[in-house]
Amino acid sequence: MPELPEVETIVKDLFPNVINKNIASLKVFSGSERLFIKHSSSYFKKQLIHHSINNLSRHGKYIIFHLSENKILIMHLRMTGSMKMVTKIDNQLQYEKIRIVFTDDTAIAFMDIRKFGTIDIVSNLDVLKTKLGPDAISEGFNVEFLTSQLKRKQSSVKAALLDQKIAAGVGNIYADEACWDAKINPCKSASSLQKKQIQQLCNSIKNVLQKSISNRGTSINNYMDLAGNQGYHQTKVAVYGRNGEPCIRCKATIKKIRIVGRGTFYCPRCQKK
DNA sequence: ACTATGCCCTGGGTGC
DNA sequence: TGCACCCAGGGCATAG
Repeated sequence: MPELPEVETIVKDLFPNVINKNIASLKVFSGSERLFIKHSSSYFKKQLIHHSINNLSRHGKYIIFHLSENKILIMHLRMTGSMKMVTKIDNQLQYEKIRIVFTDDTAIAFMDIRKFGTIDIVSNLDVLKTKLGPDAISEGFNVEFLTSQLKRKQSSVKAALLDQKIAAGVGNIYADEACWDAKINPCKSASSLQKKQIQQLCNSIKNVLQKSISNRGTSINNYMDLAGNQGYHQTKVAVYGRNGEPCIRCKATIKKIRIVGRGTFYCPRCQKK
C-alpha cells in the first residue's frame, strides 16, 4: 500500500517523464466509474486536454499535478493504485483504469485493483489544507507541532499517527515502524507521552520514512514503482508483518493486535506500556 | 467537538 | 481441486 515513501518515489520518478508535457487525450477504461463520481469523465477530459503539466508535488499520500491555467489534478492511490509510463498505442494494462496521453505519444497509465483510488480537479489546494496536517518529512512537522497535537488527543499513539491532520503521509506500516523505533507502545494514550518520548517519536517518524525513501519504498501487498519494480524496504522492516518472529533488537516475539481496526505489530518487551 | 466503527473493493490465503 | 470465507486498510460517512 503506497504511503509517503512510496508516493515520494513515484513522484520523483514521474517528474522527468511528465514535466512540461501537454495532455493530448484521456483514455477511460471500464471499471473506472468510481473514479468519476465527483465529476463525469467528459468533464475530466474537458479540463485536462490541451493543458500542460507545469509542476508536480506531493503532500502526504496525495500526488499533485500543477497544470496550466492554475488547474490542479490531485490523485490518491489508496490501497492498490499504481502508475506506469506507457505510450499511446500500448495495449490496455491489467487493472488499467485511465490513461493520460501526452502530445509526444507517451502516457501515464493509472492502474487500480481495488478501485479505491481517487482523482479530482481543483482550482486551489484548500481541499488538501483542510484535511491534512504538515507533511511528515517537512520542517512543519516538528517536535513543537507533534507535542501540541498529541497533548489534546484522546486516543492511542497509533491512532494519532494514522491521523492525516497530525502526520500527513504516515500509514499503517510506518506508524508501527516508528513506534518500534521510538520504543513506544502503540496502545499508549497519546496525551500521556513524556517530552523525551515525543522527541524520540518525531525523530523516529522522520528516520523511518527517510530510510524507506532511500530504499525506494516498501513492497508489501501491491506496491510497484513507475517502472513496475518493487521497492527494497520490505526486507528492512522491524515489526510490520513479522508477528511470531523475534524482535531484531531484543529477540522477544513480535505480537499482532488490532488498534482502530488496523493490524498493529509491536514488540511487547521493548515497547512496554 | 471528539473518537470509533463500518464501508468501499478484489486478490490471495486458509480450511474444510 | 473446489468453494466458502476471511483478511488487507485509506479515507470517508455515520454513529455514539
